[in-house]
Amino acid sequence: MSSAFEKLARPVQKWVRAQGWKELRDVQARAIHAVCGTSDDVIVAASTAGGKTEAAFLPLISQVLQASAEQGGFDLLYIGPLKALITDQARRLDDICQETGLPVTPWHGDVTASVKARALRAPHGILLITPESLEALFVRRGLEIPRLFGATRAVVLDELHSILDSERGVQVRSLLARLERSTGHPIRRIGLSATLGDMALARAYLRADDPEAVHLVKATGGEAELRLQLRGYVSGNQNDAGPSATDAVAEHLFRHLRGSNNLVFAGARQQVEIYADRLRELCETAQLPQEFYPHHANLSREHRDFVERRLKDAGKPTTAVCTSTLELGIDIGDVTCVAQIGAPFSVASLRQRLGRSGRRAGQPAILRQYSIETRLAADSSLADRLRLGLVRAVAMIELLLEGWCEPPRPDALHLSTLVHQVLSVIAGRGGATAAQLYRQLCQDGPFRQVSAPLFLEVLRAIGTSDARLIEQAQNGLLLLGEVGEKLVGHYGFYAVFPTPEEYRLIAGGRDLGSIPLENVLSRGMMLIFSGRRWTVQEVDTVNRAITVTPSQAGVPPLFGGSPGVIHDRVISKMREIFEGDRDPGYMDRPALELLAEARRNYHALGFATSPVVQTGESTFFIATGCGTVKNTTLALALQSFGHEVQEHDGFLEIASAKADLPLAESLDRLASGGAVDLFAGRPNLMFEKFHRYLTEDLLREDALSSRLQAEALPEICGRLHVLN
DNA sequence: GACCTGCTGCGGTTTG
Repeated sequence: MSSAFEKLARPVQKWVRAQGWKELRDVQARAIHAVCGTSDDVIVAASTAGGKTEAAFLPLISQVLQASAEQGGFDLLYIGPLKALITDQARRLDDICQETGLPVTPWHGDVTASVKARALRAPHGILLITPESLEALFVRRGLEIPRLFGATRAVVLDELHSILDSERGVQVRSLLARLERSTGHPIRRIGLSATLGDMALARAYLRADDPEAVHLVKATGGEAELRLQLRGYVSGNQNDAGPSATDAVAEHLFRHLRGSNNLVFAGARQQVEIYADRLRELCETAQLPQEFYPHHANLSREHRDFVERRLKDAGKPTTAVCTSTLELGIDIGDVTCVAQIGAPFSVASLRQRLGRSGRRAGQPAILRQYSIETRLAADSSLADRLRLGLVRAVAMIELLLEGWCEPPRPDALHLSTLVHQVLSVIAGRGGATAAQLYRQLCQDGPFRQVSAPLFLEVLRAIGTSDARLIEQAQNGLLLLGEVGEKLVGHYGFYAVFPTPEEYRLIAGGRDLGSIPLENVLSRGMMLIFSGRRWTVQEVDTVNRAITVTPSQAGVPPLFGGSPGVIHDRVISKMREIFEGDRDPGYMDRPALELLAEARRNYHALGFATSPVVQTGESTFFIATGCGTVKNTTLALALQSFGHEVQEHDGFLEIASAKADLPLAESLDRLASGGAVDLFAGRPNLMFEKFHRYLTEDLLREDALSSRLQAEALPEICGRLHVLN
């Protein structure tokens, strides 16, 4: 074998031989060279099942075995975003570590207290943990952190792309900074990832102080051949006797997916329920065994485990109709085809989904995109006339083929998570000064966009007699306040993301899953859930439980949700598609007809010659050319001048009858940098878990750093000239 | 016009 193999410790070499591998994979060999003999941070980027775990751990375990560790504590730390992933990875690592004497400890909410107690008594080997459980260790055992992690050589961050820009990712980076501070030494970081949009930004996220030094090991080649089809459907054929678009899509899925393993991403939980119900019915009508099952976060763990097990079982063909639950990490084996109903919200997630198919050598990856558009009428909306769903789906596929995907937004303040970390540090240390908190979280930690004055404003907000999260002792030390004590003492504290309140649904004494509280249900009402139909028997509002029995009809419940964020680049690709004339070969005839119709309407409306089009006495369409963040910013700015605004992907629909200022003048004023109050319409600014403790001013600043982009207004409006 | 993720400590009972 290669020189990389020679660098591994004996017991690890023995394990590699026992696998019967002829060669280490290229990405593994390069990762071994990058990890052994250096203390560099490393990102290993390879497709799902590309051997990333081994690439990182074979050399890391070897290093641990080759060094004489005198200090106690865990040798290696692994942070994973899912409990199921930790359980999977612990099993794989346990196998590698069989002959090394290194214990492997999985640690999350479902791991028994005895396993945790044993690991705490004699910390050693590899610890695999969730961000929340690590947070709990800091809060409950803050003083023991040096003892537990004093000898830790490296931390492996799995699914790095999934935590880069999220509140949870900020939490992880904060925990890593706190870990290095408590142990008094830097701990090398190894990130594992499949999809990364911008490597420079990913490096900065992994190690903000020294991104240039992060070593990148990226798998080359090995990409499966991609087979694509985009099918177009038109709904609302009142005059036709034919099936509805939903039925037509379900029938097509039934015909083409039956007999193999597949994933159907339906976009929303309600859609998952509708398609799963139709497909179950088609199986029953044809007297065939059931093989289509729904999978989303509101279904019971028991049902989801059943679907995941069936997907892994080669003997039973299974198609899961799902949301992004089946997008990440957990091993469900290879699937034949990935279907996507409606356009996805990001190219990154489309790429991640597609990575589930075509993983075996010689097998292509197959993507079936279904786009449903509404039949046009005289009063059809701009979105329908321009076929925005279909054009966005084409734009996403084109960007996927170009290899592009969305980078994270680097300048967000993340004030909600900052509040969480302030409470956590105070709890873990039993008190802290404002200066200590600022240094630890904002200077050395991930909240570098937060200035000292802004940080003090946050501390003041959570220290008021209303908020009572923190209070100051005589000597200046900050302590938990009455509300803070209660918050931190409850086990719900550790996660940084909010969770909605829900009813549990129970049938025959078994848990079916849960639905949001906003569903108003009473005895006798019928619903579709878990792909089947039910009648409500009893609503227990005290225990938040609804009992149901099987029925013949029903409608899916409401699951709520908030609008997705589309990147600027997707909108400019959509414009290229409107203004171009190329017909992609992967589109079927109805889809091409819809595309031709979209282009005809785009030109007929006049967008090819002017981005602002007058459609009535005081009504306008604007092609802003911007993604959701800038589009929403412009919408709020125009609303502040009294215009009524409706948002679409890359477009705004304006009614100016009641405006204080004509549209042209409004745009001119914004183009020249004139003052504007984006919050005049009092938009909802509380969307993160700890936002409720912040002042209106802080909420606005937080929104401006993440959801809006006020400084872009002059540039956006400078491009928009109204033709008179 | 959306999706997903996570959870401690203690008291009581049973078992060796």
